[in-house]
Amino acid sequence: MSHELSKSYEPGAIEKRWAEYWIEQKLFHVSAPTKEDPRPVFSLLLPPPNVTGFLHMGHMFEQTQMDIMVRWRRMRGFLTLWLPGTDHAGIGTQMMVERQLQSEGKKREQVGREAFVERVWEWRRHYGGAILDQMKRLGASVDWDREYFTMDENLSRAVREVFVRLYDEGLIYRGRYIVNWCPRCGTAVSDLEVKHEDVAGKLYEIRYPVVGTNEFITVATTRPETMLGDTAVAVNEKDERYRHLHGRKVRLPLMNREIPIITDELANPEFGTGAVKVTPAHDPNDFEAGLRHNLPQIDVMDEHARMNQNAGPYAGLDRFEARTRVVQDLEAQGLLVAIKDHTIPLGKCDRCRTIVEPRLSAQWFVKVEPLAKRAIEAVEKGYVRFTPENYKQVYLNWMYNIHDWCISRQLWWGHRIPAWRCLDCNTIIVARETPTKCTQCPGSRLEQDPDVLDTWFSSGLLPFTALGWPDATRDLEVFYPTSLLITGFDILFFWVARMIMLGCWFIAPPHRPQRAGDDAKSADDVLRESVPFREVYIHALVRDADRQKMSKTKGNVLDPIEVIEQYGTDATRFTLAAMAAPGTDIAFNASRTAGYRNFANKIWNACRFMFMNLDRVAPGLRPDSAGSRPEAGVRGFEAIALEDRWILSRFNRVAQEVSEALEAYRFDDAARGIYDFFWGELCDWYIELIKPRLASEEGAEKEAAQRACKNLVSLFEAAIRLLHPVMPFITEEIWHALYDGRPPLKSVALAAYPVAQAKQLDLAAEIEMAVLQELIVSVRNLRAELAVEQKQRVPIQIFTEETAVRTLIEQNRGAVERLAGVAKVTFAKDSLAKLSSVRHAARFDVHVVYEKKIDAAVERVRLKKELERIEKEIANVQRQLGNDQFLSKAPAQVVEGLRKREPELAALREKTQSKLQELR
RNA sequence: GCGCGAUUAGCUCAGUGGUAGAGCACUUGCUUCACACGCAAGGGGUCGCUGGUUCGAUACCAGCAUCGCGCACCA
Repeated sequence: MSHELSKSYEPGAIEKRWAEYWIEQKLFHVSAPTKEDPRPVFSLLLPPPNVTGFLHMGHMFEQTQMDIMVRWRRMRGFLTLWLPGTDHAGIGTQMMVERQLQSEGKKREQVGREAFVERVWEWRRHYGGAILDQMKRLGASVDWDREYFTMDENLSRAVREVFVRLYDEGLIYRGRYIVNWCPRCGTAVSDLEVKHEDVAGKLYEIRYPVVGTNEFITVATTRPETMLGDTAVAVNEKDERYRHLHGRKVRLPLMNREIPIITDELANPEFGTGAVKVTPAHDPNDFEAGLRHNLPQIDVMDEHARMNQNAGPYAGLDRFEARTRVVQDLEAQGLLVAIKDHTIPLGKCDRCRTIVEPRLSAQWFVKVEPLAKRAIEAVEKGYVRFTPENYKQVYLNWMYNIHDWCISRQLWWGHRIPAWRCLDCNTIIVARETPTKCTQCPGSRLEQDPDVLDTWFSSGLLPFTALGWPDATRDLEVFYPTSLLITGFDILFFWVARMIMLGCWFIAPPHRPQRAGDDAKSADDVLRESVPFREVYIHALVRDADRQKMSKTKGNVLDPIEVIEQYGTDATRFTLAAMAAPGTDIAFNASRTAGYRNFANKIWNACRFMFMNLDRVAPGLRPDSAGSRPEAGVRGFEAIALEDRWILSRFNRVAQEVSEALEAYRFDDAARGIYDFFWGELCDWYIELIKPRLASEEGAEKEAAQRACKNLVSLFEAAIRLLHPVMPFITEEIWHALYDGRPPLKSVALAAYPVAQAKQLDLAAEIEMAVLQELIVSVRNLRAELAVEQKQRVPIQIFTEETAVRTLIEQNRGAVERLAGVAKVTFAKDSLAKLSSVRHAARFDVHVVYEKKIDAAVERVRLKKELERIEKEIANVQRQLGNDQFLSKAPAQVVEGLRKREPELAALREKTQSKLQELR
């Protein structure tokens, strides 16, 4: 790039070029360093996007925040690894491919398992690639050479390893239990994948005849169709109403089956009739009760939630049809007592919204309690820290109440469970590699379990498997535990919690003897080093401009690529960063992005201005960069004039603030700080102030112009580095241009991040500059009030009691005249209070000498309003100063402030009143 | 049912125990030789309601209201 810049910033071409450059140059690739490498390490894992489709604004938000952190740390000199990858997303991806098949009029059963899985791989090649292309567009500075996919062979091997170890430790078991079953997906799902919704339902009261009496016992149920599988009726032992029925049986209506009346805690005398039907095969509580009382388990539905042959005459009906028919038939037989309105929490499949059916089936489970114990300890001891902090409690509450985790899925896409059944003796063999013969009998006819593992089982391992586990790799040694995890709260339990459980378990198994040399390590040390990440930053959700959650069904999904195409990646990133106050959801509003596109353009034009001058007065000038890695601060800057001292000080102060903001994940503060500095100080004031110096063409003045140019370049270069993590593209472009295409490093991303240097802070300059700014703004203000024409220069009078202020103004007379449209500055000996068109500042009064040409009526209204405001404040101040309690208890500086303020206000009131008088 | 969060300018959001802030939108004036994606000036808010703590509350506490979100096997 040369110094020839287009008149306005056009992000499209530039961004594409740099995105490709970064990848070609492998700028963000790191390999595990030698033991002598002194650099601190910063590592983090990209939460792998699902390969189910394209990235949405939420992904972009997440990646923007990660990229800011990563680029910042890298520039701060950390050995920085950001590990990218994608997730196979078992159930989701399978669903997409099934849908695709359906459009061809096919079902996966027709295609067959092997061919189906091949189809999914095809899908993955297509969409996985699309996602990675999008990430490149966002400028994510990941290490592309380490990209992983959760179904890669090495990761699959690690999954088998974990499964076998947990099984051997007795922490994985198989059994027939009630699980959440999605009849549409045809698989079990975990508790977390069921979303409960309160819906208006019915409570049916049904009479069951008691055998050998004329009595009935009335039970209540929300799901009458399950009565076909009833194997008992339960009453509470203490419930007097049913004491006489203990030991009796009832005849189950419709099925004509005798079932016992049992006493069990399951029946709550307070609820309904106090008697409850027991259906062990269709309800988790009933299942438990069934075990307590040794009841048969009669499953009346198939995997599609249609009634099966156990449902007698109802066989073949869908569960909801069956409900209607059962109710009709009961009513016909006079056994239906009542139908009452009842709100029921209905469980729906998180993936497809189908109503989940509790189903009895054989599944694999992880016994999580021992894992949870360590995962709790790690967080309670602060080895994993949450930001915002309240998520710590959310995490702990969940962990304290955790249930066993159903990990088997009746899907075809995913990691196949490494368990085989001997067809001869039914022995279950769990092994790392496919066994060839049975371990218990001579047989060799083995059949692998058809199920696959929950996707989160494998993603829960990623912090260590993506670094090469189970092999003892150098990567693991260096990069584990990772430094940080940035993710959304929606997967706090699914993923974050499980990574902590599995990391703490496998990286430092408490049950295994420590290796030699570990003796010095306490259990706490081991735990501290076993966590998958030391910090978790939970980001907010991106919503649309109306605060609606974005969803495909609502059609309000914002495609980040579209926004990027309209405003540029940098502007989009800046928007997300500026809105990323922790804990608050983002209502994404493109008008903000337009504003930040303008910001990019502003920087661009400031840069153009700089080059214009540079090429004229100091061609060949480059930023000072002695070493290969520029110093962290502003380099080669000469504090010649007040504005130089001022801007240098401001830069350092802002650099300090930005670093502090980033430390605290205050992306919003960091972005705002840079924005205000660049636009509000560098462009609005500094550049304006040095224009006269730059303009000089001849002789000694030309040298002054060159020095001013050098300062501007130095400062600009540092400011570009300060901005780079948030706006990587425009900064890369400008940075290369600053060095005329021959920068000392391949990228500004490898340069040093500005660090505030105490010796460059200059409080006196900041204060002096503030006085000048106040003077200039006051005059502009008065000019506007007096309706002075833009081009007309006006004389001003200044009164000040401080000689320092007078000197300051005299020394900067030219700046005042130019920036405030002043013809001549004179100093008054006496107060200007009695004149009109005067501004009072703390350290001076300024009067614009000009005959008003203003609308008296409008001015009167304005002044009256101002007077009201002043009087209100006076009343307030006097009330406080007249209060002894206030005087004795308030801090001295507050009291002092008000005491100073009182005469100021009085003068102001007098001033305003006399102005009003004049206008009469 | 339990818990969490939100409520501040027209909109989207920051913020603080001591005179209310930003971006966008709005009004007015400017083809000022980097930028109209700009420059300059300005209008606009009893900081959800009610109590309490305090010399002083938008901020801290309690209650209420509205909205949103988690967690929860009561048939």
